[in-house]
Amino acid sequence: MRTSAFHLATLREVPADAEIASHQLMLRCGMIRKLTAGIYSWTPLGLKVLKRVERVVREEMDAAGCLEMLMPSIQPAELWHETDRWDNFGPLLLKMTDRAGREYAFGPTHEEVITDFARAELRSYKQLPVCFYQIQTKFRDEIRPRFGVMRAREFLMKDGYSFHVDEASLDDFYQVMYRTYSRIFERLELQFKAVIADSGNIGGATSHEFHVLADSGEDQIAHVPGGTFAANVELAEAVATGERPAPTEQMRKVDTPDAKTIEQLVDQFDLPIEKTVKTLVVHAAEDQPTALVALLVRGDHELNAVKAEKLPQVATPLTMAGETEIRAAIGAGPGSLGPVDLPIPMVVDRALAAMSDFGAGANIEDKHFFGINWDRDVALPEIADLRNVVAGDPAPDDSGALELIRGIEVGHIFQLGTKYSEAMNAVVMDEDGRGVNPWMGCYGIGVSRIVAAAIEQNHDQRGIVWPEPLAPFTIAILPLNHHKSHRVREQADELYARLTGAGIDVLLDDRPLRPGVMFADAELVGIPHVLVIGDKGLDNGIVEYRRRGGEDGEVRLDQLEQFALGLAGKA
RNA sequence: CGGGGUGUAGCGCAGCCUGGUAGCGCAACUGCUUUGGGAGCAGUAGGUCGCAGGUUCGAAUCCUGCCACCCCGACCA
Repeated sequence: MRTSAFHLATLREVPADAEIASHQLMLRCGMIRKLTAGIYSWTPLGLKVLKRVERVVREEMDAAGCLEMLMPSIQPAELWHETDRWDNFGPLLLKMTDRAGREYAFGPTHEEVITDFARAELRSYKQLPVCFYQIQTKFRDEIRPRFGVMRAREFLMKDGYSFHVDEASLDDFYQVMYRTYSRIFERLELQFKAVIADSGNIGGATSHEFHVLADSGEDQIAHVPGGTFAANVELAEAVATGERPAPTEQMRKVDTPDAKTIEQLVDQFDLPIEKTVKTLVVHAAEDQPTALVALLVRGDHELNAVKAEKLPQVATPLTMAGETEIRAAIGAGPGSLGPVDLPIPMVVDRALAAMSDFGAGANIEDKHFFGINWDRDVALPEIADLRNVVAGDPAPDDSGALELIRGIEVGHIFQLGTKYSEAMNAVVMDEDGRGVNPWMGCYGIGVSRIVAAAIEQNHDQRGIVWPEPLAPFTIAILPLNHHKSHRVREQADELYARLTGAGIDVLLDDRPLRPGVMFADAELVGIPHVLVIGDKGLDNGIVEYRRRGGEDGEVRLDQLEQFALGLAGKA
């Protein structure tokens, strides 16, 4: 491609509403343009990268025996009613109505559609196992879209769905997909980690997420460095630690008028934060005797919403009680709550259950109890794993101390089981002639998000540093003074023709610009290999070579073509 | 959904408080010069100041309503 014939639309200034590196760089080098909140156009440059990701994904899915198809993005409401997700999927589901008043959703995922397809197409165990996939635009009406295509509302996703006669077959295929995903991210040359994950509202039991590691990632991963354990913190179990020490203090009531937060309490009194308690009041599940339930964790710990929602006492989704509700039920406001004389049911975290001589609100305005001890001062209530793990916690498989890192979720695989085939009455005949609901697996990859994640992981001050498999162009030829110097132009044109002829994606910058502009653009766009052809070099029979993010060098003119072919693996 | 903020040329912004019909930088276009790190000079073009009402002789500016976008929060009591 010649730059003069391409739409290279780079920006020198950083657009005001881009926060993170990938978003800024994608806008600056002109890969995407925003249409409206969370919805982007992919420019010719951006699309080239997107296609690169697609190609690797497609090749590996095909190699694993999966069958590509394409399903509609507009889906009838009836299908979603069959699985009750029309009402339960939540506000992310974009709903619409046609002129006849029929309701539809713009597909955020395709379990219903594929299961509908399967119940019509799949009749016999002889057709199984089978996995269908597609690469398609999805829409999720995110509460707060941000970070460009990282958390967009409209995005490109690869979603695959497999069908099996029994659980063993699903299990086997799940492993195949796990390996396929690993291979995809290896081929894309991204640093990634597969972690145990929560299956969220897609449902199912076993589930792994694939994360591209980056400090800007929205997810936290708990893992043992060099070890086997890795899990999303949403799911990582905080194991119980140690025996509870014997009481040494008497419980006493203290006036704490200015201590409404744990921080203030610790500041104003001689109390380590590990001896404080955080009392969170949430809505109880409908079948509970009380409207509210208290969840208690140590003062320096965080409540884990995913774990809390799994408690039978707690309403889903997790809803914090308002101050008015709390005062009505307890008689004291947030900031003065604690386990002693608490009039509503409570569940305490394992770490809190192992505490002695601790301080907590007295459930009386502006009062705390210090020196509280379980059993002696208050009965120890139900214990559960309620908190997020913190760095240094032992791994639940006892393989070492946990470290917390950040990741960007780019892939997620699930064992769905028969949730959808049962709900939608998909049935195949097994070997014994009995009708069974096929076991299903579901496998997603955020294709557009991968582009942003790759940039988060691979950029510097000057721009993107693409892993080669993702680069929009493999080689850039920068002829200096191209429009004036005949020999520069001849060299550049000839090299361009040869490389293009060899099937290499080359960008020849034939704009009549100063060198600085061409260098800056090539670096911003992140082209891995740059060949600079100038009169000065030609005088000495050489061309300059620059590796993006690497060392610069020189190439002799008589070796130029071979060298360039070698760069692209075409020698 | 709650709180905050911003809408003025393609992008980044000033002007608004104190009303008098719009300006700067980048980008774009033309010409000349320049040519190894985002050039210089001269010139050109581009805006119903988010939309709708209102106040006023007069509104980008003041008032009301609406819309859009951005940030923070939505467990950390």
